[in-house]
Amino acid sequence: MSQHRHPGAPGRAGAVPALPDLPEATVARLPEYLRALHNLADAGHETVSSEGLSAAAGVNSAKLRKDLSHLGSYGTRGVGYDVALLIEQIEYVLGLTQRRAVALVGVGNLGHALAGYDGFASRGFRIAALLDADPSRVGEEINGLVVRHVDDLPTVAAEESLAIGVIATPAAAAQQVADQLVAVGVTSILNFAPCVLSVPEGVDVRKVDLAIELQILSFHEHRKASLTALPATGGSALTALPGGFAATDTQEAIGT
Amino acid sequence: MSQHRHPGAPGRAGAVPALPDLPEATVARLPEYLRALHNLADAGHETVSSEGLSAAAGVNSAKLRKDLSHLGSYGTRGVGYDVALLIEQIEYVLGLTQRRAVALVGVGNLGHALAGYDGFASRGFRIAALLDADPSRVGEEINGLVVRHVDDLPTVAAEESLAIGVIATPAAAAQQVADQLVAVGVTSILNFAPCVLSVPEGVDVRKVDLAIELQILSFHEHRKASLTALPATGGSALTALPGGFAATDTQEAIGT
DNA sequence: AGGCGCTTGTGAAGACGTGCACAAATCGCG
DNA sequence: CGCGATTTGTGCACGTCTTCACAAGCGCCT
Repeated sequence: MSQHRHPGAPGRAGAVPALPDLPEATVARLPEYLRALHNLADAGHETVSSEGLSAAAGVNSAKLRKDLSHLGSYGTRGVGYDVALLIEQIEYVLGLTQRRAVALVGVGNLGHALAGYDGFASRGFRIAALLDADPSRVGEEINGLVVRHVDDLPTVAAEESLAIGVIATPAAAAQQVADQLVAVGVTSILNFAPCVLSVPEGVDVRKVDLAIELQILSFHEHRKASLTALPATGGSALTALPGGFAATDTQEAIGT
Repeated sequence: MSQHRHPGAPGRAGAVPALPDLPEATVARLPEYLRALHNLADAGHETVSSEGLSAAAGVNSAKLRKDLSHLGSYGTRGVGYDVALLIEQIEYVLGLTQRRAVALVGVGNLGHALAGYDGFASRGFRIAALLDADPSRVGEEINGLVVRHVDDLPTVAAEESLAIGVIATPAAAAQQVADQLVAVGVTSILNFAPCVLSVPEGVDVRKVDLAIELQILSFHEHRKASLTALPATGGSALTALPGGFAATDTQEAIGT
């Protein structure tokens, strides 16, 4: 059976797309695999083993195989995975075959940077609108887009099919903006404001808080310091750090 | 036993700091609790119940209680938690009692925004140096700090006790910068570049990839679309989304 | 054609994280 | 002083995620 069947691949619209309900942890890793695969493709590789890909993505190879097995069987035993095919598959599953329109609300410090970030465009997204509540910012042109007032959201939504809203406003404004996004039909929100958003069921919110990331690192710093600072208390000073140190989300990595 | 003992609180240096080795998932939530607590303190609350705090932080109340119980017993049954005391405790555990110096490498689009982000300063960090490899950027002043060349890192490290390095360079430069940071003794790195870093054991790396967050949201969009688009295939159309939809890291929330 | 080395896909076990439900503890009030 | 209302802290069961280890499958070489 060398006939690779994409279960609902872009071209051939089968009866049921049959998106297998992937474990959330797997979904979170797929983009990482995708990035690594693009690198490999650019480097001219046509196939890659789970060992090779997992190294490039910074994960355990067994984990990678299990993740990919959830998408279906796209590897060849004894050979590895077809890079191009796997890219196509992952992009399909992630819904990246269509370029999704993103509305970015809040054109302050961070919003400016996001508006100019080319990583969005190069990885399947298109910033469709820039919005802000501050009238003095409305009209400003950033990266070829004119900032519109946030109250124009209904108009924007009528022009474009907005898939995702990005909130880069101060915390105080975030909830109101979220409500406005939800009101025009946005069902996925990426929130950079340091606050909790209430949204109706069916709306997904992901949060990115830069300060929180630093605070987590700070904890580990504190811990490392409290360990190495031990002069002679009980256990012997450990030159190598104790096991179980590798964090869930943290690479701890092998040099070489 | 109403005598609250901080197990290694700032002032009283006990024999052993005894940082309880917290579950990583707990550590990741503590900053969120801390933020919620600061809000409560500003609003004049002196105590808060686990129910109230968990709502403000967007988590389950049982989870919150279990998380806090790992720090020790700082609540009072029938009353709740002392807001000020809990803030002090969490800040101690996270190592925020000392203001940590952060070196930011890469003053491009994103780096600029990070340099101007006041969320760092207000939550326990101090940007101690801005660095870039591009000579044309060296000398530029941002937010009162002059950009220095990345090769000056050893000098910077000699002046300041750098705790954390932030990499906001293009992916191609990230590994080299990481090596330089490690070389001057930095043991915690926050990486915004879309690539995997190799670092020696004992160095913690956390990664933030903005495009990945969008891609995860894209998956959920795709999935929601493939569900609602089902015309009449097998099962009946679900008006309410199926269970198991709430993601690990995603709030799905109640809009009252 | 057959065997050998390599790689995938997966069963099973263990570690980890979550959430319920309840006993223990504390406060306030009569 | 005792009782009831309230809230913490936690034992337990369940689900998810990770990791090992290995059988099954594939291609290549002889």
